Amino acid sequence: MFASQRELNPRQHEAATFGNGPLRVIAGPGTGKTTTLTARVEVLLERGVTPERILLLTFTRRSAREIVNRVRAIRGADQVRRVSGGTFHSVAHHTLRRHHAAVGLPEGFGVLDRGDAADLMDLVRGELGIVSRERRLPKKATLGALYSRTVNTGMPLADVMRENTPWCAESFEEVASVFTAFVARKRSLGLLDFDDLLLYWRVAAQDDVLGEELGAAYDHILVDEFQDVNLLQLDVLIGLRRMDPRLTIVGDDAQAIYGFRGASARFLLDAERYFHGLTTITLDVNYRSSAAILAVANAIAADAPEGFSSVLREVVPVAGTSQPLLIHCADERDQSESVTDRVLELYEQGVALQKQAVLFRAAHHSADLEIELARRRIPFVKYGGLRYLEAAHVKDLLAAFRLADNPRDEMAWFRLLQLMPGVGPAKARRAINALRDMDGKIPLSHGEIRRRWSRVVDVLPSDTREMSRDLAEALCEKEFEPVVVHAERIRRAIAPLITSSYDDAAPRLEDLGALVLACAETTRLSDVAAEQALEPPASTGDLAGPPMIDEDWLVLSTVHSAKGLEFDAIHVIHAADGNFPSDMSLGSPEGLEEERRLFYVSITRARRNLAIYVPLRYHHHRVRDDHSWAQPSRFLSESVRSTLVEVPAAGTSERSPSSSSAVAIDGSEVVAGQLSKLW
DNA sequence: TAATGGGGGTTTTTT
DNA sequence: ACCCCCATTA
Repeated sequence: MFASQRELNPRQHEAATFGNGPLRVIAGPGTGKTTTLTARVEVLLERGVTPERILLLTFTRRSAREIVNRVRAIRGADQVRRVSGGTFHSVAHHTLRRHHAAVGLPEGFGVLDRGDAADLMDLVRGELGIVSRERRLPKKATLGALYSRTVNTGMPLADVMRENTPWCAESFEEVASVFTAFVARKRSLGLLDFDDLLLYWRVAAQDDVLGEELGAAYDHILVDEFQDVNLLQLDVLIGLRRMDPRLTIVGDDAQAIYGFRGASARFLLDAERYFHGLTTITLDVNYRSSAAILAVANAIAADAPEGFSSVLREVVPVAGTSQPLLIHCADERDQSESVTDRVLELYEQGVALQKQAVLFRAAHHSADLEIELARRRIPFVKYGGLRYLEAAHVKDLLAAFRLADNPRDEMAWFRLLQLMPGVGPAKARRAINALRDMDGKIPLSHGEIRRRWSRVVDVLPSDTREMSRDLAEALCEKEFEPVVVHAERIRRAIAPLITSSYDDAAPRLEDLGALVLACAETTRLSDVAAEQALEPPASTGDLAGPPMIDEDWLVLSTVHSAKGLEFDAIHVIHAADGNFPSDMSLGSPEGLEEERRLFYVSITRARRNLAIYVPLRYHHHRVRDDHSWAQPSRFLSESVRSTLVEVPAAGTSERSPSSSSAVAIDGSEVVAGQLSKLW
């Protein structure tokens, strides 16, 4: 009996020690899902399974890491270092790197992130001469989203468009032709987007020979958050397991929140159709939340027309709890102040900032709160929304890394060349054309690129001669020097381009230094680029100023990014109809139900304290001084409200943003903060 | 051909 | 408030 198993309840223990499988564990929020998965990995290792031969598929790499770390703490580092794990996308990436030839991919294939894919979509749309003459065509990001949704759901494009972008459903033909060109272009440039990673992995897994071989590499496969798996991912699993029963899937239909990515809880609920002889174990004892918070969660669940399969029971009373609150606010400003006040109040009661989180439906919902937090110098970190990876200069360096392995990547050339002063789309295009040979292709050999480089230089403005030579030299470097050295060489060649392209070059250059260090562990520069795309570091709240002396910060997060996490105190903001549920999702009953589950997920992150904020009034930014009244979220039904203590809006807040009496106090705070940097 | 400014349309969640 | 497109200017 192992350390972690001693703490398991009977159901958890049964799941952890179950035989080969296939096994399905239905686990509501806070029921010890991670503990059980950890214990099961431990049991498998104890039974003599080699760590490398366990595949742990999780929704984020963070959760894979958490499980591996927990097992390591119990069994020591050596045993678990090599447990294979990660997201479907990152495992797909590794698999395809290893077996690229078998599925017809070039060795140094590049990986496009969402933004790159949208840019390429825009490029081919331009080439096809499809202009938005009647304002009918969706913009590039929407095109990308449509494409992804179509691929991931496996639904006909016409249906996807009718459901999601009805305003441009007439442009079906044009959109389809853009998609066709997009697919062809990715192929000729040696590029994969996120969806391609799954598509190619599926091809490999479904092949009778290769799929058998890939599956045989794993003695056991465990999949977390199975309710958010889509058809592509399910097909991959079926291909990898075939007749092999050694599979564990864990999930909760009540927490299915990725329908927009083609996921469906049906795959969890109907799993016995795909995995023969499936056994199910259900965990419903909640160890996370207070009884009062569970009452809120269960009331929300009871409102779901089809019900959730989990009704949560509290067994271990949680200490230090307070009544869940429903706080009415005059407007968004008032909400920001109210949240900040309550965060500080809890902080003074001993709840560290890191144990509190503010959750919201859409990334931009926290904008006003971020200003308030910065003003009162409360440090915070925001999850979701803009990422480090999406910063322009990071993408610049990653584009160069991709080129170092795959000179055919026109997207990367196009981006890099435009960093030079006096070079825009037109000159960049001519420079790229100068690299092509007869059949219009860019050669794959770096030697050939170097030979043709003088033609490129002729096209560029004369004052970029030196930087372009440096760039070519760095990119076409011999491949056998250590990768980090190569990376640093490229960084130095890029540095003058960054300096000339951005006003605030200094901090950007520092970022790039950090990225170069990330290359120490890999053998290929395109791997670094791909891994950065697949697992971007969470962005930090730079608004809050210099790193605080005390290392404590408040967490701001979209509900999606908060999945799987728990906090002592949860603040759910913008619980107004149109924001939460989002009015974008109200077109279909399924959309509304997904919003309900999202609300359920946010509530069930809380251990001890919960507050839901409803602004009564929204100012319109379009028209000065105009406003409208908001309806509280439809999820705050009578029965849900009966589990909450209502707090009316304080003093109807006639304080305007700029004339707040708090300004005098905060001025000194700001000064103190600035001075604190001096010594 | 690059940079800039005005005007109009859109607006979610993520690997 | 933001992004995209287009026209104008350097």
